[in-house]
Amino acid sequence: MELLEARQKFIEAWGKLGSEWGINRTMAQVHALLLISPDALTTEEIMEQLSISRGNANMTLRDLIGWGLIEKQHRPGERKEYFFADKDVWNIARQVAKERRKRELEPVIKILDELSKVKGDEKDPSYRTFNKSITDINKLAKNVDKTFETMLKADESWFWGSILKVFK
Amino acid sequence: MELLEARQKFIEAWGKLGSEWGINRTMAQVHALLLISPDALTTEEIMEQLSISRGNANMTLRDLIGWGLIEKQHRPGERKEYFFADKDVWNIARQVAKERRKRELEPVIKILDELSKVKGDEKDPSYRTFNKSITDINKLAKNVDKTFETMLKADESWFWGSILKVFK
DNA sequence: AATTTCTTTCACAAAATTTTGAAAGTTCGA
DNA sequence: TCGAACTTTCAAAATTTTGTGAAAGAAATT
Repeated sequence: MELLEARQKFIEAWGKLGSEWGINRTMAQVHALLLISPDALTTEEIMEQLSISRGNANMTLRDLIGWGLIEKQHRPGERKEYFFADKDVWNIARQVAKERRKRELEPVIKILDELSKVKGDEKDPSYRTFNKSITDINKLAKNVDKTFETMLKADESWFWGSILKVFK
Repeated sequence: MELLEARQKFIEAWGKLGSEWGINRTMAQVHALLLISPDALTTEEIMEQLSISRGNANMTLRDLIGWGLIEKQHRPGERKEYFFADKDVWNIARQVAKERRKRELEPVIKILDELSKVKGDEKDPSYRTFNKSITDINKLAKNVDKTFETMLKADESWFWGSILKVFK
């Protein structure tokens, strides 16, 4: 396989994976492109390589910055903005975990906490089932949350070292 | 908060969470409804409680069976089918992990393995960056895959016991 | 202050996904 | 074999999500 074909395949695969996990396909593709680009790229270059519009490129780049996955770079004597992706996959994983935790897991935990407090008739099967499911899900969610938190604090070698020891 | 309101809130929250993680909103809602229902429900009852069409209910229920999250039940003397959800959240988590691993993670790992094999000029920064990113992502993906695998084999208390020991 | 260069915005268009509902299919009992 | 009860299918409609492009905005240069 040629490098150019391989790059294209990676961009497609990354985009597909992203969309399956609730991340906009284009955003994942722009991220993929920057991941395999040695140098920072301009909006123009990204638009051209992925055949997307200026508006789309701009918004997507801004979102990626919001996710902490890429950064703007400036070059002395140039007005254009360049975009560059952190290439450390451990950082990427942590950053995604951090954002999704904040945006999606935490709001759900907040609701589950509220729902856990709902009182009802212990003799009512409807209440008992509701309460048991909510309580159990809440516990699991909090364990996941805790795991994320630890992952965010941990450094890579420590994290995988510990995990792999458990799973040996 | 009243039980009925709380049930409604849970169904909405579960649906929203699902859609944020790439799972059809209605599917998550049907699952939520069955999770808090003490008894198995008919298609009719599900249609009514969630205000969805027969076609939608039927397809969604079939999908949920495909995910291994609910099962059909039959009652002696009745033609109707009843649907019942496993209430064990650990089983649910494992089942979802199992399916997503098979459907999404494995295909990506297959592609990454191929892409890892692509040869190129070690002096070409474009090749070097591509190769490093692919290799690193592949390693992470395989670690995640391994973690899933262990999770699928493990029983709950062992799993969390081990994790929490690591994270103490 | 006018021009050039680049970035951002946003109403609208296009595409992708989800839902509907009616017809076709199936199963079983009379 | 007929028909009632129930399930499945799928083309079309509705909805949601994503993308476009032209215009407006901003910043540096002349």
